[in-house]
Amino acid sequence: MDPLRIQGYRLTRQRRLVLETLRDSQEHLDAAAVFERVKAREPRISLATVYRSLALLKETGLVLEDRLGEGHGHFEAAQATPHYHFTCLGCGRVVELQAPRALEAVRELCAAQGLQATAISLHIRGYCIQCQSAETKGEQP
Amino acid sequence: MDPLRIQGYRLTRQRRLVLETLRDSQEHLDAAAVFERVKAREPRISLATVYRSLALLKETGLVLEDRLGEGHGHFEAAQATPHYHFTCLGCGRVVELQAPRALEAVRELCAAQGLQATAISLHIRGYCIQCQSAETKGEQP
DNA sequence: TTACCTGCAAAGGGTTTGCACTTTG
DNA sequence: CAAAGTGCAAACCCTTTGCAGGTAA
Repeated sequence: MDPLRIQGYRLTRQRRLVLETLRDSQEHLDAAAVFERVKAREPRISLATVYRSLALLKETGLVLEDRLGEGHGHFEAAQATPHYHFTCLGCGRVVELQAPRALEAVRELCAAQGLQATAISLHIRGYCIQCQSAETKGEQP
Repeated sequence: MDPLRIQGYRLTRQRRLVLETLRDSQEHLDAAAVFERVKAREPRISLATVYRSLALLKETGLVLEDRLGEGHGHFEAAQATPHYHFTCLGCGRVVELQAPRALEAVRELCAAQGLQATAISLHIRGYCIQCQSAETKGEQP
């Protein structure tokens, strides 16, 4: 079985489950979360296989890794339009943003310097609306 | 001694050496590299102190941490104008870029969504001029 | 003296790897 | 059969932490 291949690699059940898990999720999952969810459908899978699958899927471009929390990696299925992330330092929420104008500016900048950009990552930290007001209220002495 | 203070913290010899090391270096050093260099001037310093100093200096805003190599952290002394990084996937070189137009676009975007941005990080990966030609040559069959 | 800071060594968390076994072409 | 993929456990790397000893206000 496994007629499907991705760039020469076999699309095994484990790899497919990892990819589907990321596609089905709207969040940015870390490896442990992917493991947990895949394990519900494939109890014998190991965390090592999840990591190996993620690495492979990243290599093929089907999956992207971001370093949101500055700590460990988070993964998401690649989408047609690239998007970027805003992390709220107050509540931890991650907002996805499209930034076509910024992207365009970056592309021009690279072109002007002769740099060939293959991946652009933009990460913004700050406070979302709710946390801005919460912060104001909370920090009054 | 140590009359200088940074935001209530003592500016100890160790902390000063860590900061100076980053200011003197044009590269983006990781903790181990900082440790190595500081150790040349202060052999008794420990890696733990380097990490603690870096955390403290980050907190004061004197030092910035970037996640360039996707793996461990790299540090640099904060400068007046923010800049961003292009990492060449061929040779590993890191090019610093200023991107005022992109920055402006990001700021507008956040403002439009009511997000208060406190830190913006932009990281571009790709190939520098040299590696573009090298790649072309190298990959001819 | 008290509060802050350091060194050391150990622990921690996320990720990778060696190896034997299984699956696939 | 050879090659690719997996599970398990151990190893690994970077980073943080507990604690006892030091340093400074």
